Amino acid sequence: MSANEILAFDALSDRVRRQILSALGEDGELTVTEIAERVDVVGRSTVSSHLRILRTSGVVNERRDGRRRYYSVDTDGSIRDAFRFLQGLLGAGVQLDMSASEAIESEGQPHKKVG
Amino acid sequence: MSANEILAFDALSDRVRRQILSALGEDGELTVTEIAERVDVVGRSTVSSHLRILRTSGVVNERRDGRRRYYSVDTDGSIRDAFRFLQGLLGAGVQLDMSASEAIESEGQPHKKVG
DNA sequence: TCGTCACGTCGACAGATGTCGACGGATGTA
DNA sequence: TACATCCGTCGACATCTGTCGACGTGACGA
Repeated sequence: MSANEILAFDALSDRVRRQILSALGEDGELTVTEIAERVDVVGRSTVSSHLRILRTSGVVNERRDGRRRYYSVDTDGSIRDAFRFLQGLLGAGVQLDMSASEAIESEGQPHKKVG
Repeated sequence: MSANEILAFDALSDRVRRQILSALGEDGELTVTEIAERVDVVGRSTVSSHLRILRTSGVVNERRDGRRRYYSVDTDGSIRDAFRFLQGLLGAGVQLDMSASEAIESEGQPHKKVG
């Protein structure tokens, strides 16, 4: 059921947003201006729009410090849902080893063959 | 590099396509008509369109048998790229344990903190 | 051969989406 | 205070996308 409402995939479907996430994955935390410089194929206001989508999708975190806003990947957000979905599709040979974590099995069972 | 051209995310960004993939993940193989019956919120020609996208994105396989076409999830296709991308974003605590497999490290290094 | 089934594709349409420039609100500095 | 910086939002525009019905094609059965 939850396999049909994964906001992260919508967020991940855009190339610019993936570039933003890649940058955040490398540097950990970046301001909007810094992101706009790195992605640079689009303007700052466009980056801001994308960040809103990433925010409301539960993909990134926002931390405010004065007039700056630092963004970072939310590793506990909807990306995990997307990850589990792919995990289910790929079937065996894939392990999610969460340190904290509630049981993984509770939501996405291994996937059965009906054939 | 490759983090910016992952066709699977485009394919996964649609709810109907995720439903199709879920169905294929459960049943293994399905014809177009069978998929259209299970998804049922859209018509058959629409399902066919989605299958084309899933095909050209390297997400599903097609097997022809007479006048029927059986579709199944391509576990060696671009879904793995998407999986690795998310793996990189989530950072530690995630393991891809491929049985065959070229080296995983060759493309997506663990990701460094610069902060 | 003729009819039917299982599909893919095309044309048309409405709605969603990405992009930009302009504007305004906060926050810091002189 | 006055000004600059950082950033979100709005309006406008062009393009992409999902959807359907109609049509054509290849495969099967009578």
